[in-house]
Amino acid sequence: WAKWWEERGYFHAQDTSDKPAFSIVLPPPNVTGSLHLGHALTATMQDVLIRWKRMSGFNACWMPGIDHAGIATQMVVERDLQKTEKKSRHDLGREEFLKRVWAWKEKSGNRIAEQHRALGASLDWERERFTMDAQSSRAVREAFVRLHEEGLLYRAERLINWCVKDGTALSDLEVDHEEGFKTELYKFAYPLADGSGEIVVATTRVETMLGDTAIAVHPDDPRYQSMIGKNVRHPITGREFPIIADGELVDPKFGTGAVKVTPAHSFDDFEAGKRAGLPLLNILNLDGTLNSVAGPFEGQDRIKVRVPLKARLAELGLERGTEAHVMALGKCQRCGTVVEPLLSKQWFVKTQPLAKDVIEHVDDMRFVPENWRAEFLRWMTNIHDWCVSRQLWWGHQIPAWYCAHGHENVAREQPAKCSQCDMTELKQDPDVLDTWFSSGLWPFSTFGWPENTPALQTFYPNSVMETGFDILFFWVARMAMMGLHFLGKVPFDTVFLHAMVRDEKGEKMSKTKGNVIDPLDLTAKHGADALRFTLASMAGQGRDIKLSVDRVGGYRAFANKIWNAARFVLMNADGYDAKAPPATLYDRWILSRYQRCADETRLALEEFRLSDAANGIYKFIWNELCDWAIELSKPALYGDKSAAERAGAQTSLMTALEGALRLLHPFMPFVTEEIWQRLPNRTGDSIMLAPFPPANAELLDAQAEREMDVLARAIDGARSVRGEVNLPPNQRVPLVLFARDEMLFRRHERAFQHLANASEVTLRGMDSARPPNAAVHVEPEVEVHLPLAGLIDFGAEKVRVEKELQRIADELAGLEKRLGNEGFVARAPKEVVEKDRARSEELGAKREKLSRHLARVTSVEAGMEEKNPQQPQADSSAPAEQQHRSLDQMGTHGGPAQGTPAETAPAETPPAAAAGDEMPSDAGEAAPAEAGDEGIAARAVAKVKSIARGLMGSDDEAEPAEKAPAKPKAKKPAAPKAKPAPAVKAAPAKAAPVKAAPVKAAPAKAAPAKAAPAKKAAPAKAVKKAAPAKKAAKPAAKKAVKKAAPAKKAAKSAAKKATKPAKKVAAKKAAPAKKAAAKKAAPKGKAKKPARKGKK
RNA sequence: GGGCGAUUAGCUCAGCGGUAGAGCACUGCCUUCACACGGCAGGGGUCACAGGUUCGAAUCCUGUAUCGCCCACCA
Repeated sequence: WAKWWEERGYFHAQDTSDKPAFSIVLPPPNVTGSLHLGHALTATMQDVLIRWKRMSGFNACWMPGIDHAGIATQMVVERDLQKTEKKSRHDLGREEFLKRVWAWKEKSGNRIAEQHRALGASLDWERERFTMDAQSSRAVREAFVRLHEEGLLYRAERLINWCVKDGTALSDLEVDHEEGFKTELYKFAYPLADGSGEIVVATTRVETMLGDTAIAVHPDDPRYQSMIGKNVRHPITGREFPIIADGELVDPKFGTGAVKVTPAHSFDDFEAGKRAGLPLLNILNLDGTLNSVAGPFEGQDRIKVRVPLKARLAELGLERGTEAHVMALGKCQRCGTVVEPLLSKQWFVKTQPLAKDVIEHVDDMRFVPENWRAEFLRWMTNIHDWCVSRQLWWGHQIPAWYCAHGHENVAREQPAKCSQCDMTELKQDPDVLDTWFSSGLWPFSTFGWPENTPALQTFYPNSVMETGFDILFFWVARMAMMGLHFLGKVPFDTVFLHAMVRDEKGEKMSKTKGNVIDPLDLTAKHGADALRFTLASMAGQGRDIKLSVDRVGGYRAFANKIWNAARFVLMNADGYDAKAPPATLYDRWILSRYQRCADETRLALEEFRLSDAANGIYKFIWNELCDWAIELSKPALYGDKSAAERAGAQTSLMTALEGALRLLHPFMPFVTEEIWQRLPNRTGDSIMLAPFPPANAELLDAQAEREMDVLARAIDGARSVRGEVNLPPNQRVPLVLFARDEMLFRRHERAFQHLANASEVTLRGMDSARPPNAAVHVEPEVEVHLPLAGLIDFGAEKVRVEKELQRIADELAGLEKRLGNEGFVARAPKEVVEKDRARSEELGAKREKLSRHLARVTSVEAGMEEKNPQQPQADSSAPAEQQHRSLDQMGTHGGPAQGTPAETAPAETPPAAAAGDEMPSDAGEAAPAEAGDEGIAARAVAKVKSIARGLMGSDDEAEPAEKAPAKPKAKKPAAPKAKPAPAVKAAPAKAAPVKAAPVKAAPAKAAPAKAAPAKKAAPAKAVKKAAPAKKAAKPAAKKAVKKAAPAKKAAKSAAKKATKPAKKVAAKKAAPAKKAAAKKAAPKGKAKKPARKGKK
């Protein structure tokens, strides 16, 4: 699809357009680099924004490019040269070496572009640029010359950071300070020149004493008052220099209170030297060895020399001890070499005036997250001049030419003669510019600057600058200064900074640590969509993203889920009529929920909450569309209902699906396109050109959401009861509903049959008598009874109800405490108090009902006790049951039918289809034969279970009869396996049969049994669906209710609480001792408590 | 030395004044004709610690601890 999109020009933005412009420039990756997860994150975030905006009707331009990455690239090529040819760049010479680098660039420059394509990045490739192409070079020279003309760029001899290994100057930002470096503070004495004594200094860098030109003490330090103004004699070189007073440099409490001053090798000392007019004495060669100033130590390495130098001082009797010391050590960001402050002639940008302007315009930019603004300002405020020259070969050579007299000629092109002396022999400055200089111009140089092109007018300022916070200063700050200076406007409306991707341990990924994850490995394994979705959903506002591969797998499952949902909708689209109106509550509900999802997604994207957007879509598709809407629509789709309902279901599902795909497209471009192309209700050629779902109040239906909420709670309740009372999902049971609004539930009987596997649904008014032997779930609007003496595990039901009562009691206790608090009633907002009151009443009523129920259950259970012993006898019925069970399976799920979505899709389904066979190949494996080596315990469990099933399953027999003929042979071999089968499931792979056993053996569970009521034999196709839905759907549905005011999650959580009352809380309070105890005591312990409270 | 973040279920994280959520993992059940990359039901948390503000705090304030990052010339 990526190729198809690109070929059709869908990624291309127009230089001029009626549409509003939206632009992002991709932070140009290094030529040498290959894609890492940081790039993948960047690409994902930006592509989401770009695709969203493009779908929203913007002329969206995403500008690709590559950075020449000066020093980084040069080092890579040099290393390669050394390895393959055993040559240094100097062996080749500048010209030849640069040829090699260009060749390298050609070779590797496309790699990242291809990787971006693989991720689905919709970059406007026609515009792709390189920071050293002709146009960029022109922009660089223009900027350089203009700044120079304005006095904002100058050449001067200053103290700079020097890397002795790389042989180049570095900017402050390129020096990393290694914290906590352990070293020693070495003390030695300088004899006074007049022989009247000595002064002891302390230093961490003895070697610099060779360049000392003064000793400084604090002006108020009584210890040294008499010495100020005297001279000392250098013990090695014999030079004499003064003891000076400097209150700024010297902290009398540190060391000896006397500081040796080396103005040429320390930034502090340099300043002090300036204040006192001290001479600068450079002791270093560029390679870090000592020069002739060092006298006898000339030629030695600056660090290694410490040993002989100290020996010499000791010899002279000047050593005065050492103490341990911890300091921060500056190291070259590239190679880790200790950086030397060195006196050198370099080019500098005078940044204060530029920064000042930016500070004044800082409010023109939105920062996301906002807290980066402060950091940005802090840096801008304390900015130092920027050393921009580098002693490298790879980069923009500085546009300055010198004549033999050393006159500077800064010009856009090489001048014919020196402007000061008319000499024609001019040599260009050999140095190149810091790579960030050209990057700083990127937001406008890419659109044609210095030309005032239409593209520049359209796309400058860029809409969003999205990048990692690690280059806030390196890049964002420089762009801000340059952009504002040259174009009069800050270069972007929004600065959107994302976190750093780390490994699952939170460590930075690095090649040396070997924890680098190649994003393309992940896409190969889980797909680009899954990776993108993971990155987008994890990109919160924190500083780290700890990527867990499992999560990528999870989102791959999501993609699969969507695929299957789409397959289902398409399979049932025969006679689809786009104009068919919604026919049922379910139709109106899912359309309304879809619209809410769309609205929330748009809002989240506007606010750069990409993770919220992603998660919201995820929940909608999985927990609402799939778990509820599709399931609820099945009866209609299968033709069990009216034609209008079938048509309505088709349309609403199709509409919600199609819309959801569009919402999801920016995050998962590939699956969404693949599916969308098959939809009958799409409009246009590609989903990426389809409109992003806009607001549409017509679809919102608060009433439907409210009704669904009631319904869903009842169904959930029924299922929950079933589960806790140990009814297998495939066991159909009758249901009796005592409803406040009988009509509402009567309309949805099928939903209960289908989703709660009810055999029949009986409706009664709230006032009717309750059946005697039932399991019950209580809601304010409805009571759900499962009247199943003989089928239900009443022991479990009792435990369940007690647990529920306990929960209610706990919550009620909290509420009562609050409501009994005068302060609360008086001072809390009225709504809160009211809500609590209502909740309290509701819970009270519920408790009432459940208590009564509990009493009934308890009596039933007492009457049933003697039935337990009978189960083992039923042994013989197990095999039989298993047998027709497996026959049944075959009929219904014959082979790997899931295999071919393409086949099953409706005829109109467009071409492309090839992808269809991907999914099945995956799914086909299904359950590997788990072999028969499970433990005795597990087998025993299996037995007990099949006995239980056999006892319950009498009515099941009717069905298989009808289905058996389906595909008898295929699975025949499975029959003999029948017995072990269930056990296998129970204790698979886990290798923990031992554990499984005791749990299983628990007598209570095996207790049920007994033939079921005979009625249901219903030959027809019988709804035996266990039912879908996840708990998560609850909040969703519930949210709807409160949603009247599209307020916030508060509603959601509140709603949730409503059904899922604070569990543990009370248990905790009741028995502050240890919950472990409570846990172990399990049923017993808990069973008692509620009883007590209930009485109270 | 300054500053900024983080600390919530086994793991990765969301929640940021009304008394805990998700995904994964885990347990049980279910091969039900979209999906076992699935369904249903469950278990699991003194929200790092200590104070404070408040009727009420995971949520605000102040400290402490641990981890991480940024800036900085303490010789």
